[in-house]
Amino acid sequence: VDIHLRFFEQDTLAAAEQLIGCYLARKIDGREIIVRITETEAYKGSEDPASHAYRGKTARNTPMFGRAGKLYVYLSYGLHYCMNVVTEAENVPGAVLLRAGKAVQGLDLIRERRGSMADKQLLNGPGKLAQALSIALDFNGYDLLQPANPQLAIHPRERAYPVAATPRIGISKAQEYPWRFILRDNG
DNA sequence: CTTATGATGTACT
DNA sequence: GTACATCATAAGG
Repeated sequence: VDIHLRFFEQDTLAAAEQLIGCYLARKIDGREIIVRITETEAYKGSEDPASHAYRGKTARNTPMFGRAGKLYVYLSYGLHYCMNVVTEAENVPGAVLLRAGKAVQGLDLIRERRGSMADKQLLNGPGKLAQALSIALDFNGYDLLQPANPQLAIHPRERAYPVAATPRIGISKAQEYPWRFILRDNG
């Protein structure tokens, strides 16, 4: 694991921006999917009305208060899973929603779950990304930093990428915060 | 291209 | 009951 705690333990906005261009590596039955992260959103705590942690700790959002570098996975609209990486110091809620990616390796494995649709539609949404990587509630609380031979890991980007900050998607509160980060053009 | 809507589980008022 | 960090389809322009 070549990404370390202090990367995740920093400010959520900085982590969300710096995750753009990083790699998401998923091993399933000895086969590997690698995806470049192209879109993220930052969610904080009491200062962020759109965050699940806005009103304090609950059974669902507990991972957001935990140690950075773990996953927060939840069921969205009763149908889709969304995966977040926990940020900030322990007991300070924060997480980065991984919203979209671009296939780098294992396109065939992705299509096993996503079907044979246009490339552009395979990974362009948080529910799609989770489905493509076979991430569900069993990954809630998963520690990206611990395992020696992880089922899921994040690897650093080789360089900084041009990133645009825009308003977040699909929320009705705090829509004006430019806390969504997108990889500009083609990396 | 755009907007509309049904599917569906959980958290919250 | 209502809202919700969504997606795949269908219908309209």
